[in-house]
Amino acid sequence: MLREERFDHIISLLKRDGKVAYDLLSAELNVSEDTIRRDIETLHSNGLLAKVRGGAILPSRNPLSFQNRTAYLTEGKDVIALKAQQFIKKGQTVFMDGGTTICAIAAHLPLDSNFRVVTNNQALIPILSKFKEIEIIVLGGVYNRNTETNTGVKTCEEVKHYVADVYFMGTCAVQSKFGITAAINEDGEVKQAMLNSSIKKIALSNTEKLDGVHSFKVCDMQEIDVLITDIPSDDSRLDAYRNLGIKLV
Amino acid sequence: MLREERFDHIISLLKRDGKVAYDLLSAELNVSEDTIRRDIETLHSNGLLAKVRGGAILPSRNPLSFQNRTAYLTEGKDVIALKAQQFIKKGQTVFMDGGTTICAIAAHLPLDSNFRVVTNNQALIPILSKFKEIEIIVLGGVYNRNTETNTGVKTCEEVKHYVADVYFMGTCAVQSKFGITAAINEDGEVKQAMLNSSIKKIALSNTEKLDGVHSFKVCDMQEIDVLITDIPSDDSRLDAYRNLGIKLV
DNA sequence: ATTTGTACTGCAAATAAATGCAAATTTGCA
DNA sequence: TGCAAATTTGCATTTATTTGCAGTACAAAT
Repeated sequence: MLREERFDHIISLLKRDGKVAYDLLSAELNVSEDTIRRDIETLHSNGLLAKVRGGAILPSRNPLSFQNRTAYLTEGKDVIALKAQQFIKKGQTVFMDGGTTICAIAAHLPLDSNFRVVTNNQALIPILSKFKEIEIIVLGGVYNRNTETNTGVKTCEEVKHYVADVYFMGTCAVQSKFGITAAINEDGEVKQAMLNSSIKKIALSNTEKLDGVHSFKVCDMQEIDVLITDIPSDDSRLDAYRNLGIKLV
Repeated sequence: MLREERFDHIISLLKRDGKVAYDLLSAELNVSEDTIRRDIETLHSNGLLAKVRGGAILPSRNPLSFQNRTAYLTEGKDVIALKAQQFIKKGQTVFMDGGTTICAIAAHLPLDSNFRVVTNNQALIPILSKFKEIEIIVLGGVYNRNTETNTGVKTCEEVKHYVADVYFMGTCAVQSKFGITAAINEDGEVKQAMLNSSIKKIALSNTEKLDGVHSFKVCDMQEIDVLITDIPSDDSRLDAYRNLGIKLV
């Protein structure tokens, strides 16, 4: 039985009865009480239940607000988010910039993700807060209401204080010849700073953005190590990028 | 059996049961577990499933709830918030640090407020966002889930880049003899940095915090220009502060 | 105060994942 | 078809994680 199955079982029992107990769960699932204890600890540290002596109960107020989720959990972004996970290893430092695709990655992370995020994306903070093992470092700067990011000279300066193992770059437009381009130059400048301070550079693009162009050039395609899209990696639409030696996922 | 056939098999099994396990698949398809592992790795990197220890599950099974942030509008804080407004003039630069009292100030501002806020308070951003004329500058740093503030050396460094006309300091404990003290020293350090870079220093305290003491000393009372509380300014409980020459509101 | 059930710690065994390598298989091309 | 190159597969080894257990500390109930 997978650990996740036990999670499901615990949660659904909790929803049915309002409470669960270590001893009963242990007998029911044929694992030791310690294991149940650790499961409940994990679920608790992700805010899915409230731990009490002898078991767990439903959290006092559980506002499973789905309105919030829907904004960035659309088809293609789901796929990109799942594909992205494999590039994050425990203990690493990860740059994440702005955009809803980046938020989708965060929303789909495994419950026990353990790494450090350095970001200028304000919308990411409440999402990441749920993952208790993730260290969140915020890059300050001038806040932009539309993009929900902090940008400007200060932000770019801040970026230089870090070296990231991985950089997940949300993109506005990706094109094999003109490279990656942005609509807002403040955002583009942060992207350039992050490129300069990261080891593995991963660009994220859904099909609509693919082969698009904006006016502010961020970088050439060759600077990118991996391109994650919402279509199968062997799709012919990606041939131009494959020929540039970019790993496609 | 072709690799694609195995893929099909895995996916349909996943759709039927919501999960698949390496060992079962291996036995069922007569290939080694390593092969199944690699198949699932491939499917994962195409975003078709979510990998977990021992197998894989459907991507949708990641239940995440989102926190609400509306616990900052209580009694005394309303009063303090309204009293605070008079100190902000159009075009000024204002430091605002952490705490729910600060959030209350923001929530009560007139809609046409026009000034610049420099803050390390993440909870403040969504509140301030609705005031279109307010420029928001975020101070980055290490994000603290409990206080919803960014703190640390980087934050303090950032503060030095600004000079504020007014600093609204949220307090944990205020006492005429021991001055202002904080429970968390990271927060205290940011407060000290802000004190050093601001012209008018305004401390905010509700009656519960008044005359309290914590272990990290932020500053003496004499450093404060104005003390805003939720009780009338001529209340005898404030005599000790009045005698120190602090303006009471 | 004593008893009973619960929680935490460290540890060792079991289990799973990642890695490297060689054999087997498929593919591309003349 | 024949052959080399590339890919896939299974296996052995190493590394990491999970699990159950024993001991102990702790808290509540009698």
